[in-house]
Amino acid sequence: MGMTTSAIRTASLARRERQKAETRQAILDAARELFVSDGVEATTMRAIAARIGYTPTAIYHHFRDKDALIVELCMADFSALGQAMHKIGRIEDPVERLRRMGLAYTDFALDNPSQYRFMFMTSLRHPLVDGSGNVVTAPDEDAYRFLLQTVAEGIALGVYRPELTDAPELAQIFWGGIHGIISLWFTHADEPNIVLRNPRETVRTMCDAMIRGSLRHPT
Amino acid sequence: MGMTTSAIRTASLARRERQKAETRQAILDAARELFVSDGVEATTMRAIAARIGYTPTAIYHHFRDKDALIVELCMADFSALGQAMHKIGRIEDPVERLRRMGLAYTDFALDNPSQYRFMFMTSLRHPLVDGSGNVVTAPDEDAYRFLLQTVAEGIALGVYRPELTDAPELAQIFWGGIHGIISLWFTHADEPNIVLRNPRETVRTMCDAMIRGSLRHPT
DNA sequence: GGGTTTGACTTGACAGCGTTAGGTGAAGCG
DNA sequence: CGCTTCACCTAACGCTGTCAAGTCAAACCC
Repeated sequence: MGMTTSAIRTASLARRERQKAETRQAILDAARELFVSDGVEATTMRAIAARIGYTPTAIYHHFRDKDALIVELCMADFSALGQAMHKIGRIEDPVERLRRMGLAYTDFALDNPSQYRFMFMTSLRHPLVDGSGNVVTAPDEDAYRFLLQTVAEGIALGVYRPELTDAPELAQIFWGGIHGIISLWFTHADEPNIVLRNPRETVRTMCDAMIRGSLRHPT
Repeated sequence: MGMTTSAIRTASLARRERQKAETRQAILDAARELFVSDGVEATTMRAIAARIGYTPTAIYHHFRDKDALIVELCMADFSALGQAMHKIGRIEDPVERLRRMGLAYTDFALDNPSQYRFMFMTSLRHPLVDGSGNVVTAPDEDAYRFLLQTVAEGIALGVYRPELTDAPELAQIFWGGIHGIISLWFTHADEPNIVLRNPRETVRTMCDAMIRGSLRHPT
Protein backbone atom coordinates (compact mmCIF):
# COMPACT_ATOMS: atom_id res chain seq x y z
CA MET A 1 0.00 0.00 0.00
CA GLY A 2 2.86 2.47 -0.70
CA MET A 3 2.22 5.90 -2.07
CA THR A 4 3.95 7.34 -5.06
CA THR A 5 6.23 10.27 -4.49
CA SER A 6 3.78 12.70 -5.94
CA ALA A 7 0.97 11.19 -3.91
CA ILE A 8 2.96 11.73 -0.73
CA ARG A 9 3.71 15.27 -1.71
CA THR A 10 0.12 16.12 -2.39
CA ALA A 11 -0.90 14.40 0.84
CA SER A 12 1.63 16.43 2.83
CA LEU A 13 0.63 19.59 1.10
CA ALA A 14 -2.97 18.80 1.74
CA ARG A 15 -2.37 18.22 5.42
CA ARG A 16 -0.42 21.43 5.75
CA GLU A 17 -3.08 23.40 4.02
CA ARG A 18 -5.73 21.74 6.10
CA GLN A 19 -3.94 22.75 9.27
CA LYS A 20 -3.60 26.26 8.04
CA ALA A 21 -7.27 26.32 7.17
CA GLU A 22 -8.07 25.06 10.66
CA THR A 23 -6.14 27.86 12.27
CA ARG A 24 -7.79 30.33 9.96
CA GLN A 25 -11.18 29.01 10.94
CA ALA A 26 -10.28 29.15 14.63
CA ILE A 27 -9.44 32.82 14.20
CA LEU A 28 -12.75 33.42 12.48
CA ASP A 29 -14.66 31.59 15.20
CA ALA A 30 -12.95 33.46 18.00
CA ALA A 31 -13.44 36.77 16.26
CA ARG A 32 -17.10 36.05 15.68
CA GLU A 33 -17.73 35.24 19.33
CA LEU A 34 -15.96 38.35 20.54
CA PHE A 35 -17.55 40.59 17.95
CA VAL A 36 -20.99 39.38 18.95
CA SER A 37 -20.43 39.61 22.70
CA ASP A 38 -18.29 42.73 22.94
CA GLY A 39 -18.91 44.54 19.68
CA VAL A 40 -16.60 44.91 16.74
CA GLU A 41 -14.87 48.08 17.83
CA ALA A 42 -14.23 46.86 21.33
CA THR A 43 -12.73 43.58 20.16
CA THR A 44 -8.95 43.72 19.87
CA MET A 45 -6.67 41.61 17.77
CA ARG A 46 -4.88 40.71 20.97
CA ALA A 47 -8.08 39.39 22.51
CA ILE A 48 -8.88 37.29 19.46
CA ALA A 49 -5.39 35.82 19.49
CA ALA A 50 -5.44 35.15 23.22
CA ARG A 51 -8.70 33.23 22.90
CA ILE A 52 -7.13 30.69 20.56
CA GLY A 53 -3.70 30.64 22.18
CA TYR A 54 -1.80 32.49 19.49
CA THR A 55 0.15 35.67 19.31
CA PRO A 56 -1.67 38.67 17.82
CA THR A 57 0.71 38.74 14.89
CA ALA A 58 -0.26 35.21 13.89
CA ILE A 59 -3.58 36.57 12.70
CA TYR A 60 -1.76 38.64 10.10
CA HIS A 61 -0.59 35.49 8.35
CA HIS A 62 -4.20 34.67 7.61
CA PHE A 63 -5.80 38.10 7.18
CA ARG A 64 -4.37 41.29 5.82
CA ASP A 65 -5.70 43.35 8.70
CA LYS A 66 -8.61 43.66 11.10
CA ASP A 67 -10.91 44.95 8.40
CA ALA A 68 -10.29 41.94 6.20
CA LEU A 69 -11.23 39.72 9.12
CA ILE A 70 -14.42 41.67 9.63
CA VAL A 71 -15.29 41.62 5.95
CA GLU A 72 -14.80 37.87 5.82
CA LEU A 73 -17.27 37.39 8.65
CA CYS A 74 -19.64 39.82 7.00
CA MET A 75 -19.72 37.72 3.86
CA ALA A 76 -21.01 34.73 5.78
CA ASP A 77 -23.69 36.89 7.35
CA PHE A 78 -24.73 38.29 4.01
CA SER A 79 -25.20 34.86 2.65
CA ALA A 80 -27.17 33.83 5.75
CA LEU A 81 -29.42 36.80 5.12
CA GLY A 82 -29.68 35.81 1.49
CA GLN A 83 -30.76 32.33 2.51
CA ALA A 84 -33.38 33.69 4.87
CA MET A 85 -34.72 35.71 1.97
CA HIS A 86 -34.77 32.74 -0.36
CA LYS A 87 -36.82 30.70 2.06
CA ILE A 88 -39.60 33.11 1.25
CA GLY A 89 -39.25 32.68 -2.50
CA ARG A 90 -42.26 30.41 -2.73
CA ILE A 91 -44.97 32.97 -2.10
CA GLU A 92 -46.60 33.79 -5.38
CA ASP A 93 -48.11 37.21 -4.71
CA PRO A 94 -45.18 39.62 -5.03
CA VAL A 95 -46.76 42.04 -2.59
CA GLU A 96 -47.27 39.49 0.15
CA ARG A 97 -43.78 38.20 -0.59
CA LEU A 98 -42.43 41.71 -0.16
CA ARG A 99 -44.18 42.06 3.18
CA ARG A 100 -42.82 38.73 4.38
CA MET A 101 -39.34 39.65 3.23
CA GLY A 102 -39.52 42.79 5.32
CA LEU A 103 -40.49 40.83 8.40
CA ALA A 104 -37.80 38.19 7.79
CA TYR A 105 -35.22 40.93 7.33
CA THR A 106 -36.30 42.43 10.62
CA ASP A 107 -36.04 39.10 12.38
CA PHE A 108 -32.55 38.60 11.04
CA ALA A 109 -31.47 42.04 12.18
CA LEU A 110 -32.91 41.78 15.68
CA ASP A 111 -31.55 38.27 16.13
CA ASN A 112 -28.05 39.25 14.97
CA PRO A 113 -27.62 42.82 16.12
CA SER A 114 -23.85 42.82 16.12
CA GLN A 115 -23.66 41.43 12.62
CA TYR A 116 -26.36 43.74 11.38
CA ARG A 117 -24.52 46.74 12.76
CA PHE A 118 -21.53 45.90 10.70
CA MET A 119 -23.37 44.79 7.61
CA PHE A 120 -25.54 47.86 7.21
CA MET A 121 -24.58 50.49 9.74
CA THR A 122 -20.93 51.00 8.85
CA SER A 123 -19.17 51.61 5.57
CA LEU A 124 -16.65 48.90 4.81
CA ARG A 125 -13.55 50.52 3.43
CA HIS A 126 -11.97 48.11 1.00
CA PRO A 127 -14.01 45.59 -0.97
CA LEU A 128 -13.47 41.93 -0.34
CA VAL A 129 -10.75 40.31 -2.39
CA ASP A 130 -10.55 36.57 -2.82
CA GLY A 131 -7.44 34.41 -2.84
CA SER A 132 -6.59 35.23 -6.44
CA GLY A 133 -6.95 38.95 -5.86
CA ASN A 134 -10.24 39.27 -7.67
CA VAL A 135 -12.86 41.58 -6.26
CA VAL A 136 -15.70 39.45 -4.96
CA THR A 137 -19.14 40.83 -5.59
CA ALA A 138 -20.69 41.04 -2.18
CA PRO A 139 -23.52 38.56 -1.73
CA ASP A 140 -25.65 41.22 -0.17
CA GLU A 141 -26.36 41.77 -3.80
CA ASP A 142 -28.16 38.50 -3.38
CA ALA A 143 -30.75 39.69 -0.89
CA TYR A 144 -30.98 43.06 -2.59
CA ARG A 145 -31.47 41.52 -6.01
CA PHE A 146 -34.18 39.35 -4.58
CA LEU A 147 -35.92 42.41 -3.19
CA LEU A 148 -35.47 44.23 -6.46
CA GLN A 149 -36.95 41.37 -8.41
CA THR A 150 -39.92 41.10 -6.10
CA VAL A 151 -40.66 44.79 -6.47
CA ALA A 152 -40.17 44.61 -10.24
CA GLU A 153 -42.62 41.73 -10.48
CA GLY A 154 -45.24 43.82 -8.79
CA ILE A 155 -44.57 46.73 -11.10
CA ALA A 156 -44.82 44.44 -14.12
CA LEU A 157 -48.13 43.11 -12.84
CA GLY A 158 -49.39 46.67 -12.50
CA VAL A 159 -50.26 46.36 -8.85
CA TYR A 160 -48.43 49.51 -7.85
CA ARG A 161 -49.54 53.05 -8.48
CA PRO A 162 -48.75 54.35 -11.95
CA GLU A 163 -46.20 56.92 -10.72
CA LEU A 164 -44.19 54.20 -8.96
CA THR A 165 -42.37 52.65 -11.88
CA ASP A 166 -38.81 52.88 -10.62
CA ALA A 167 -38.02 49.47 -9.14
CA PRO A 168 -34.77 50.51 -7.42
CA GLU A 169 -36.47 53.50 -5.85
CA LEU A 170 -39.38 51.45 -4.57
CA ALA A 171 -37.01 48.75 -3.32
CA GLN A 172 -34.90 51.28 -1.50
CA ILE A 173 -37.94 52.83 0.09
CA PHE A 174 -38.86 49.50 1.59
CA TRP A 175 -35.35 48.53 2.54
CA GLY A 176 -34.54 51.98 3.87
CA GLY A 177 -37.74 52.26 5.84
CA ILE A 178 -37.23 49.00 7.65
CA HIS A 179 -33.54 49.65 8.09
CA GLY A 180 -34.37 52.99 9.68
CA ILE A 181 -36.61 51.47 12.35
CA ILE A 182 -34.02 48.83 13.11
CA SER A 183 -31.00 51.09 13.21
CA LEU A 184 -32.79 53.67 15.34
CA TRP A 185 -33.60 50.86 17.71
CA PHE A 186 -29.99 49.76 17.89
CA THR A 187 -28.61 53.23 18.50
CA HIS A 188 -31.39 54.82 20.54
CA ALA A 189 -33.12 52.03 22.43
CA ASP A 190 -31.56 53.15 25.71
CA GLU A 191 -32.32 56.83 25.24
CA PRO A 192 -34.31 57.97 28.27
CA ASN A 193 -36.01 60.88 26.51
CA ILE A 194 -37.37 59.01 23.54
CA VAL A 195 -39.27 55.82 24.22
CA LEU A 196 -39.04 53.68 21.11
CA ARG A 197 -41.85 51.29 20.39
CA ASN A 198 -41.19 47.62 19.89
CA PRO A 199 -39.33 47.54 16.56
CA ARG A 200 -40.97 44.39 15.25
CA GLU A 201 -44.43 45.83 15.63
CA THR A 202 -43.35 49.19 14.28
CA VAL A 203 -41.91 47.53 11.20
CA ARG A 204 -45.11 45.59 10.71
CA THR A 205 -47.24 48.69 10.86
CA MET A 206 -44.81 50.52 8.60
CA CYS A 207 -44.84 47.75 6.00
CA ASP A 208 -48.61 47.77 5.94
CA ALA A 209 -48.72 51.54 5.54
CA MET A 210 -46.04 51.65 2.86
CA ILE A 211 -47.61 48.85 0.87
CA ARG A 212 -51.07 50.36 1.17
CA GLY A 213 -49.69 53.70 0.04
CA SER A 214 -47.94 52.12 -2.94
CA LEU A 215 -50.73 49.97 -4.30
CA ARG A 216 -52.88 51.09 -7.16
CA HIS A 217 -55.94 49.52 -5.57
CA PRO A 218 -55.41 49.25 -1.80
CA THR A 219 -57.39 46.43 -0.27
CA MET B 1 -14.10 106.64 39.38
CA GLY B 2 -12.75 104.03 41.87
CA MET B 3 -14.28 100.63 42.23
CA THR B 4 -15.26 99.09 45.49
CA THR B 5 -13.37 96.00 46.57
CA SER B 6 -16.24 93.73 45.78
CA ALA B 7 -16.72 95.38 42.40
CA ILE B 8 -13.08 94.75 41.57
CA ARG B 9 -13.40 91.17 42.64
CA THR B 10 -16.41 90.48 40.53
CA ALA B 11 -14.75 92.25 37.58
CA SER B 12 -11.65 90.10 37.92
CA LEU B 13 -13.70 86.98 38.27
CA ALA B 14 -15.73 87.97 35.27
CA ARG B 15 -12.66 88.51 33.14
CA ARG B 16 -11.14 85.24 34.20
CA GLU B 17 -14.29 83.37 33.45
CA ARG B 18 -14.60 85.15 30.14
CA GLN B 19 -11.11 84.06 29.18
CA LYS B 20 -11.84 80.53 30.19
CA ALA B 21 -15.03 80.61 28.19
CA GLU B 22 -13.10 81.88 25.18
CA THR B 23 -10.64 79.01 25.37
CA ARG B 24 -13.51 76.62 25.78
CA GLN B 25 -15.16 78.04 22.71
CA ALA B 26 -11.91 77.85 20.75
CA ILE B 27 -11.73 74.15 21.58
CA LEU B 28 -15.29 73.66 20.43
CA ASP B 29 -14.67 75.54 17.19
CA ALA B 30 -11.51 73.61 16.39
CA ALA B 31 -13.18 70.32 17.23
CA ARG B 32 -16.17 71.14 15.06
CA GLU B 33 -14.01 71.96 12.04
CA LEU B 34 -11.98 68.80 12.39
CA PHE B 35 -14.99 66.61 13.07
CA VAL B 36 -16.68 67.90 9.94
CA SER B 37 -13.65 67.65 7.68
CA ASP B 38 -12.02 64.47 8.97
CA GLY B 39 -14.81 62.70 10.80
CA VAL B 40 -15.27 62.27 14.51
CA GLU B 41 -13.37 59.04 14.89
CA ALA B 42 -10.38 60.23 12.90
CA THR B 43 -10.06 63.46 14.85
CA THR B 44 -7.62 63.21 17.73
CA MET B 45 -7.43 65.27 20.87
CA ARG B 46 -3.88 66.13 19.89
CA ALA B 47 -5.02 67.52 16.55
CA ILE B 48 -7.70 69.65 18.19
CA ALA B 49 -5.19 71.01 20.68
CA ALA B 50 -2.56 71.69 18.03
CA ARG B 51 -5.03 73.70 15.98
CA ILE B 52 -5.53 76.19 18.81
CA GLY B 53 -1.96 76.12 20.11
CA TYR B 54 -2.59 74.23 23.32
CA THR B 55 -1.43 70.99 24.78
CA PRO B 56 -3.82 68.04 24.44
CA THR B 57 -4.29 67.86 28.19
CA ALA B 58 -5.53 71.45 28.29
CA ILE B 59 -8.76 70.20 26.75
CA TYR B 60 -9.37 68.10 29.84
CA HIS B 61 -9.72 71.24 31.93
CA HIS B 62 -12.78 72.15 29.91
CA PHE B 63 -14.29 68.79 29.02
CA ARG B 64 -14.33 65.57 30.95
CA ASP B 65 -13.24 63.52 27.93
CA LYS B 66 -13.58 63.31 24.18
CA ASP B 67 -17.14 62.09 24.44
CA ALA B 68 -18.20 65.10 26.48
CA LEU B 69 -16.74 67.33 23.78
CA ILE B 70 -18.68 65.47 21.13
CA VAL B 71 -21.90 65.58 23.12
CA GLU B 72 -21.55 69.31 23.63
CA LEU B 73 -21.28 69.85 19.88
CA CYS B 74 -24.20 67.51 19.35
CA MET B 75 -26.37 69.62 21.59
CA ALA B 76 -25.86 72.63 19.33
CA ASP B 77 -26.75 70.54 16.32
CA PHE B 78 -29.86 69.20 17.98
CA SER B 79 -31.05 72.70 18.67
CA ALA B 80 -30.27 73.71 15.07
CA LEU B 81 -32.42 70.81 13.93
CA GLY B 82 -35.10 71.86 16.36
CA GLN B 83 -35.07 75.37 14.92
CA ALA B 84 -35.34 74.04 11.38
CA MET B 85 -38.39 72.11 12.52
CA HIS B 86 -39.96 75.10 14.20
CA LYS B 87 -39.68 77.17 11.06
CA ILE B 88 -42.32 74.84 9.68
CA GLY B 89 -44.66 75.31 12.63
CA ARG B 90 -46.96 77.67 10.74
CA ILE B 91 -48.53 75.16 8.38
CA GLU B 92 -52.00 74.43 9.62
CA ASP B 93 -52.72 71.06 8.04
CA PRO B 94 -50.88 68.57 10.29
CA VAL B 95 -50.42 66.16 7.41
CA GLU B 96 -48.81 68.69 5.11
CA ARG B 97 -46.76 69.90 8.08
CA LEU B 98 -45.59 66.34 8.65
CA ARG B 99 -44.54 66.03 5.04
CA ARG B 100 -42.63 69.29 5.14
CA MET B 101 -40.94 68.28 8.39
CA GLY B 102 -39.72 65.13 6.72
CA LEU B 103 -38.22 67.09 3.86
CA ALA B 104 -36.63 69.65 6.19
CA TYR B 105 -35.17 66.84 8.29
CA THR B 106 -33.71 65.32 5.14
CA ASP B 107 -32.20 68.64 4.08
CA PHE B 108 -30.61 69.05 7.49
CA ALA B 109 -29.14 65.57 7.38
CA LEU B 110 -27.74 65.82 3.86
CA ASP B 111 -26.33 69.30 4.52
CA ASN B 112 -24.65 68.24 7.76
CA PRO B 113 -23.63 64.64 7.21
CA SER B 114 -20.92 64.56 9.83
CA GLN B 115 -23.17 65.97 12.50
CA TYR B 116 -26.06 63.74 11.48
CA ARG B 117 -23.85 60.68 11.72
CA PHE B 118 -23.13 61.47 15.29
CA MET B 119 -26.56 62.65 16.27
CA PHE B 120 -28.47 59.64 15.01
CA MET B 121 -26.10 56.96 13.81
CA THR B 122 -24.12 56.36 16.97
CA SER B 123 -25.17 55.72 20.55
CA LEU B 124 -23.80 58.35 22.89
CA ARG B 125 -22.62 56.63 25.98
CA HIS B 126 -23.10 58.96 28.89
CA PRO B 127 -25.86 61.56 28.93
CA LEU B 128 -24.93 65.21 28.91
CA VAL B 129 -24.33 66.70 32.33
CA ASP B 130 -24.33 70.44 32.84
CA GLY B 131 -22.01 72.47 35.06
CA SER B 132 -23.92 71.63 38.23
CA GLY B 133 -23.92 67.95 37.48
CA ASN B 134 -27.55 67.79 36.48
CA VAL B 135 -28.58 65.59 33.62
CA VAL B 136 -29.61 67.80 30.76
CA THR B 137 -32.57 66.56 28.78
CA ALA B 138 -31.31 66.37 25.25
CA PRO B 139 -32.96 68.92 23.00
CA ASP B 140 -33.49 66.33 20.33
CA GLU B 141 -36.55 65.85 22.43
CA ASP B 142 -37.47 69.16 20.91
CA ALA B 143 -37.63 68.03 17.30
CA TYR B 144 -39.07 64.69 18.33
CA ARG B 145 -41.77 66.28 20.47
CA PHE B 146 -42.65 68.52 17.58
CA LEU B 147 -43.02 65.49 15.34
CA LEU B 148 -45.03 63.70 17.98
CA GLN B 149 -47.36 66.63 18.39
CA THR B 150 -47.89 66.96 14.67
CA VAL B 151 -48.79 63.30 14.40
CA ALA B 152 -51.04 63.51 17.45
CA GLU B 153 -52.89 66.46 15.96
CA GLY B 154 -53.65 64.43 12.89
CA ILE B 155 -54.86 61.53 14.99
CA ALA B 156 -57.06 63.87 17.02
CA LEU B 157 -58.53 65.26 13.83
CA GLY B 158 -59.30 61.74 12.69
CA VAL B 159 -57.38 62.04 9.44
CA TYR B 160 -55.47 58.79 9.96
CA ARG B 161 -56.80 55.31 9.60
CA PRO B 162 -58.66 54.03 12.63
CA GLU B 163 -56.06 51.38 13.47
CA LEU B 164 -53.31 54.02 13.64
CA THR B 165 -53.99 55.55 17.02
CA ASP B 166 -50.56 55.20 18.57
CA ALA B 167 -48.87 58.57 18.10
CA PRO B 168 -45.36 57.42 19.10
CA GLU B 169 -45.58 54.46 16.76
CA LEU B 170 -46.73 56.57 13.84
CA ALA B 171 -44.08 59.20 14.61
CA GLN B 172 -41.38 56.57 14.75
CA ILE B 173 -42.50 55.10 11.46
CA PHE B 174 -42.03 58.43 9.78
CA TRP B 175 -38.82 59.29 11.55
CA GLY B 176 -37.40 55.82 11.11
CA GLY B 177 -38.34 55.60 7.48
CA ILE B 178 -36.62 58.82 6.56
CA HIS B 179 -33.68 58.05 8.79
CA GLY B 180 -33.28 54.73 7.03
CA ILE B 181 -32.98 56.28 3.58
CA ILE B 182 -30.51 58.85 4.86
CA SER B 183 -28.35 56.50 6.85
CA LEU B 184 -28.22 53.94 4.05
CA TRP B 185 -27.08 56.75 1.82
CA PHE B 186 -24.33 57.73 4.22
CA THR B 187 -23.03 54.23 4.68
CA HIS B 188 -23.65 52.70 1.26
CA ALA B 189 -23.48 55.52 -1.28
CA ASP B 190 -20.11 54.31 -2.54
CA GLU B 191 -21.09 50.66 -2.79
CA PRO B 192 -20.45 49.54 -6.36
CA ASN B 193 -22.98 46.70 -6.33
CA ILE B 194 -25.97 48.65 -5.10
CA VAL B 195 -26.78 51.88 -6.86
CA LEU B 196 -28.71 54.04 -4.44
CA ARG B 197 -31.18 56.51 -5.85
CA ASN B 198 -30.94 60.18 -4.97
CA PRO B 199 -31.93 60.23 -1.29
CA ARG B 200 -33.92 63.46 -1.45
CA GLU B 201 -36.19 62.10 -4.14
CA THR B 202 -36.45 58.74 -2.47
CA VAL B 203 -37.49 60.38 0.78
CA ARG B 204 -40.07 62.44 -1.06
CA THR B 205 -41.60 59.39 -2.69
CA MET B 206 -41.47 57.53 0.62
CA CYS B 207 -43.22 60.32 2.49
CA ASP B 208 -45.97 60.41 -0.07
CA ALA B 209 -46.43 56.66 0.08
CA MET B 210 -46.37 56.49 3.87
CA ILE B 211 -48.79 59.36 4.25
CA ARG B 212 -51.14 57.94 1.64
CA GLY B 213 -51.00 54.58 3.35
CA SER B 214 -51.78 56.13 6.72
CA LEU B 215 -54.68 58.38 5.81
CA ARG B 216 -58.25 57.35 6.37
CA HIS B 217 -59.27 59.01 3.13
CA PRO B 218 -56.28 59.22 0.79
CA THR B 219 -56.57 62.08 -1.64
C1' DG C 1 2.01 95.32 49.30
C1' DG C 2 3.70 90.93 50.38
C1' DG C 3 2.52 86.12 51.41
C1' DT C 4 -0.94 82.67 50.14
C1' DT C 5 -4.09 80.50 47.27
C1' DT C 6 -6.17 79.47 43.03
C1' DG C 7 -6.41 77.43 38.64
C1' DA C 8 -5.38 77.39 33.61
C1' DC C 9 -2.06 75.14 31.37
C1' DT C 10 2.31 72.05 30.57
C1' DT C 11 5.41 68.11 31.18
C1' DG C 12 6.07 63.50 30.97
C1' DA C 13 4.22 59.51 31.20
C1' DC C 14 0.99 55.15 31.06
C1' DA C 15 -1.67 51.49 29.06
C1' DG C 16 -3.72 50.11 25.19
C1' DC C 17 -4.42 49.87 20.19
C1' DG C 18 -3.36 48.03 15.08
C1' DT C 19 0.46 46.72 12.78
C1' DT C 20 5.37 45.36 11.16
C1' DA C 21 10.42 43.80 10.71
C1' DG C 22 13.05 40.21 11.75
C1' DG C 23 13.92 35.79 13.98
C1' DT C 24 12.91 30.69 15.19
C1' DG C 25 12.18 26.09 14.47
C1' DA C 26 9.74 22.30 12.77
C1' DA C 27 8.10 20.18 8.58
C1' DG C 28 8.70 19.23 3.59
C1' DC C 29 11.84 18.49 -0.28
C1' DG C 30 15.56 16.76 -3.41
C1' DC D 1 21.50 15.05 4.97
C1' DG D 2 21.52 19.80 3.65
C1' DC D 3 18.22 23.31 1.88
C1' DT D 4 14.00 25.61 1.68
C1' DT D 5 9.57 26.91 3.18
C1' DC D 6 6.50 29.01 6.16
C1' DA D 7 3.46 29.19 10.31
C1' DC D 8 4.27 31.41 14.19
C1' DC D 9 6.81 34.34 17.79
C1' DT D 10 9.59 38.30 19.86
C1' DA D 11 10.14 42.90 20.12
C1' DA D 12 9.08 46.96 18.78
C1' DC D 13 6.91 51.30 16.40
C1' DG D 14 3.75 55.00 16.21
C1' DC D 15 -0.53 56.08 17.45
C1' DT D 16 -4.50 56.83 20.59
C1' DG D 17 -7.18 58.77 24.94
C1' DT D 18 -6.02 60.03 29.39
C1' DC D 19 -3.78 61.25 33.96
C1' DA D 20 -0.58 62.67 38.02
C1' DA D 21 2.29 66.02 39.10
C1' DG D 22 4.45 70.35 38.31
C1' DT D 23 4.63 75.49 36.83
C1' DC D 24 3.60 80.10 37.08
C1' DA D 25 0.96 84.18 36.55
C1' DA D 26 -3.10 86.22 38.22
C1' DA D 27 -6.31 86.78 42.11
C1' DC D 28 -7.01 87.18 46.82
C1' DC D 29 -6.54 88.51 51.67
C1' DC D 30 -4.62 90.76 55.63
